[in-house]
Amino acid sequence: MILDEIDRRLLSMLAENARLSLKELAATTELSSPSVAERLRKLEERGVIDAFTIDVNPQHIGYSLQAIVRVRPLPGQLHIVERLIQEMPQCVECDKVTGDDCFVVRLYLRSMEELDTLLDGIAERAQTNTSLVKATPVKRRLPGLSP
Amino acid sequence: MILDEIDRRLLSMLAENARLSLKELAATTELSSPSVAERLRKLEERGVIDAFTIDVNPQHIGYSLQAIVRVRPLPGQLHIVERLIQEMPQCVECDKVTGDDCFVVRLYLRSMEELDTLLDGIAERAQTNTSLVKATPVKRRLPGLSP
DNA sequence: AAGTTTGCCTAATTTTTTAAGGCAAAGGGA
DNA sequence: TCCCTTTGCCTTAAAAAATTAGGCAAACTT
Repeated sequence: MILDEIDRRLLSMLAENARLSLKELAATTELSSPSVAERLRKLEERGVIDAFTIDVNPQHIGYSLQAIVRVRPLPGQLHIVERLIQEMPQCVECDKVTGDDCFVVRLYLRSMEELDTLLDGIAERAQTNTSLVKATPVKRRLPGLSP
Repeated sequence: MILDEIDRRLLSMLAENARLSLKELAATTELSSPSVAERLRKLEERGVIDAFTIDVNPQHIGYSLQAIVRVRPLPGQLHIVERLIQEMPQCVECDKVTGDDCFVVRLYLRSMEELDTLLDGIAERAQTNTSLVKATPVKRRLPGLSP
C-alpha cells in the first residue's frame, strides 16, 4: 500500500512516458532491469497502476469541441440515463456525484450540431447543464505522491 | 489528420495497454514490426498520440476521496485563482469553461479535512461548488474513432 | 536461532527493436 | 501521358532490451 521513493520515481517517469524501457527506468532509479520489472509487476498487481495507456489529442482525431455536461435525470430515469450516457461514443468519462447533478460527463464532439443532437437524445429523461471547454489549465497529471 | 482502419486499431490496443510490443501490434494488424514502429512514430509526430502514460488508482496511493469542484473566481481574481489551482498537488485536471463557473477542477483527496483546507485556501478569491465522486460509470476511455 | 521471505544482484538466453536496403503503388508536374 | 517523387510496406541483419535462472544478504517469523 505504501510507496517508497523508488516507486514514486517509477510512477512519475511512466506517467510521462509509459514506453520507457526497463533499462532507462533502471538507470535513473539505480536498480537493475530485472528489479524494475519486478517492481512494475507488483505495482500492477497491487492495483497502483491501473493501466498503461495513451492520451489521444481529440482535436487531431476530428473532435473539435469538448464539453463538460452535468446531467440530472428526472424521477425514475436514473438507470436508463446512466446507460444512455455509457453508450455514447462521444463520452470519454462519466462520474456519478453527490448533489443535485447526478452525473458529470465529459464529451468529445465534432460540432455544435453533434452536441445538440446528443443532448436532445436525453432531453426527455434528464435536465442538462453544459459547459464548453475553452482551455485546459491543468492537463491530466499525477497527484502529489509524497507519503 | 485522417486515421485509417489500422491506425484506429493501434490506438485502441494501445489505449488498453501502452506497453504492447511492436511485434504484438504487428501481429494483430497484419503488418511487420518496422511498419508499426513507423505508424506509431507518425501518430506521435502528427500529435494524435499526445503521450504514452499510466492510469494510477488514487485509492491505492492514499487518496480515498475524489471531488469535482466548480470554481467561480471573484472579480479581478481570475488569474490568481487559476495559478492557485495549478499549484495544488491534489488537482489532477482542470478545465476553463464557458458559463458562470469558470473552472472545473478534479481533486484527489486524502480526507474530508483536506478538502476543507484546500477550499478554505481559495475561499476569499472564489466561490466554489463541490461534488464528491460516488462512482465512475465511465472510466476514461477513447471516444469513437470511426471516420 | 533457524527458517522463510523479500528484494536485489549478475550472467546467459531469448525476444524485441532498430537500421538498412529494396520494391511497388500512388500522387504530382511537365 | 509519362516520368519522377513520395509513401508505405516488406525482408534481413545487427543492435538493444527483456526475461529467466540462480544466488546472496538482510529483514521478518516462528
